[in-house]
Amino acid sequence: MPHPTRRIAHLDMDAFFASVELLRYPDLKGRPVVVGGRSSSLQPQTGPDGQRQYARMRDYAGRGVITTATYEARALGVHSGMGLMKAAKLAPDAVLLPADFNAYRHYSQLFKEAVLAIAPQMEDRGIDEIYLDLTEHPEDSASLAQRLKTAVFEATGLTCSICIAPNKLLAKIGSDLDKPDGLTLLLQPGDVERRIWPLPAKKINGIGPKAAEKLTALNIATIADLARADAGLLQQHFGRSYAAWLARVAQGQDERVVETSSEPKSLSRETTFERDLHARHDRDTLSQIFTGLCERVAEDLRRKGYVGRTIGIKLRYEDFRTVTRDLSLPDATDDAVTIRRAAGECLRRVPLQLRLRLLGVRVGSLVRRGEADGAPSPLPRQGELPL
DNA sequence: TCTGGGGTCCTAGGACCC
DNA sequence: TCTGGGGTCCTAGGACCC
Repeated sequence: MPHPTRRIAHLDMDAFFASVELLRYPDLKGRPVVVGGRSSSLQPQTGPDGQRQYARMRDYAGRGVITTATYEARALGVHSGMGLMKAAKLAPDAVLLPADFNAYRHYSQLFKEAVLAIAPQMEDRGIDEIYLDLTEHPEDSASLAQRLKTAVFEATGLTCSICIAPNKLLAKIGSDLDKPDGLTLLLQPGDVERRIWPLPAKKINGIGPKAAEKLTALNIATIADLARADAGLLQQHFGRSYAAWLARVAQGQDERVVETSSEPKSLSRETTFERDLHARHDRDTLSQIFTGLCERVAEDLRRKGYVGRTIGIKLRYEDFRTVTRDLSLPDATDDAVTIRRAAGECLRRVPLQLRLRLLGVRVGSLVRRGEADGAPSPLPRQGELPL
């Protein structure tokens, strides 16, 4: 029986990657900074006078996107996911730093450890955010939230935003309400109507660009509009199950539990080429990249201790259309050569007239190595001796 | 010179089995 | 020969999230 009223927190690090960079380069504090791109030429250089020289957005050439931007950069109209070339037109003088995932993983671990020491019921939602179930915690919500924020800051030097609410849906929306360095409680009667309903529907986790556009076309802009919307109309445009879900979330209802552990379902590696490649003309280059992706995904599997039996590829053509093919093998594997062979089979089933901009390799249907379910060793029958 | 890389979940049709 | 379900697996694509 689930607890009648739970206390669920969502904690989200503020502009996480950019904030980690500011710890390293404090002279950038207060300036527009963008993290993105992969070229190591973006690495800051120290000049003869000992002054650090940073790459500027205007100097960038390539196909990267923004991973994170500081609030000062966001004020110039750039946001994560935006192509760097486009962003450079809006903020040519903003500083551009390459992403350093090892550093972000390190700080991610630090903040999660600090939180775990206070609230052990934690769900990992990626590198910079978590959910917590605080229902059984004795402390009152306001001081607990403050204590979590302080612990995160003391462990990392970084600020976060946190919201405590009756469920994950509301906690997630709420942690964004007072960002950065926010502390939001949505626990009083009337909080949903007062603070959630006025927000645009796309603030709901699960309403993405496509659904938001369809809602707009139906004259549904806010969550309040959604809550008032005719059930039949929603069903007609979104199907039974999604329409029912929309109606529930608009009322602020969500019963999902905080999942404190999970197993990966698939591992993949993909890469966007610096220039589009043609299957025939650039055959050798492509083949080398393809094999490299298989080797990296095999390494990942071994390092993490998984094997998988569904091998898949992903291609993106020059016109940005994406296709996938996959092939299930009789036995799970973590062997690069086996993966390469199966992925090669997949590649033969795909048209290769257009040039390619991306190639990816995926291994799915994962099981822990050693618990591979295929070919269980037969148990000796009664009275029969194992040989 | 638009548009990364790593994931999850859902839907839907066809094969195949009972 | 036609009519019929249910269940599971495989494959492809797409929406969405961080």
